[in-house]
Amino acid sequence: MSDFFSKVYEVVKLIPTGRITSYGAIAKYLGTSGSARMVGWAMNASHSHSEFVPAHRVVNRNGLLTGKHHFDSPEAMKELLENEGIKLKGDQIVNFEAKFWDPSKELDLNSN
DNA sequence: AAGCTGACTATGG
DNA sequence: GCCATAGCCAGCT
Repeated sequence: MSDFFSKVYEVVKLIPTGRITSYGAIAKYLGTSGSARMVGWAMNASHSHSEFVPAHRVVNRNGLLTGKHHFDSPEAMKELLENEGIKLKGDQIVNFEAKFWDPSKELDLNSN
């Protein structure tokens, strides 16, 4: 198991309920900024992870649910987010910046 | 082995 | 503001 994938899963699972983050933020936190694609790829491979990964809390920098298509159904991601208090405008998160959760700010690699 | 693809992002026209 | 291009890197054909 690549450490990168495991770290991505750990970070994603640490995302608080009702908050969301972007692929780029996770990539940056892991020190692979610019490789946001790898974060998305990790989500795609999340099925390989033992535990559930709340990939629905991870959207692109625009707050768009670009990955919804990879869920059980496109509406599943929206419902999951709305269930957590996330308001959606179509496929875009409302007040995205306010609900944005930046791991590089909220978390500390030296702590815990 | 080489080329394509992808749940991204930044930059430029 | 939308379309095109480039960088990114692992997996698939």
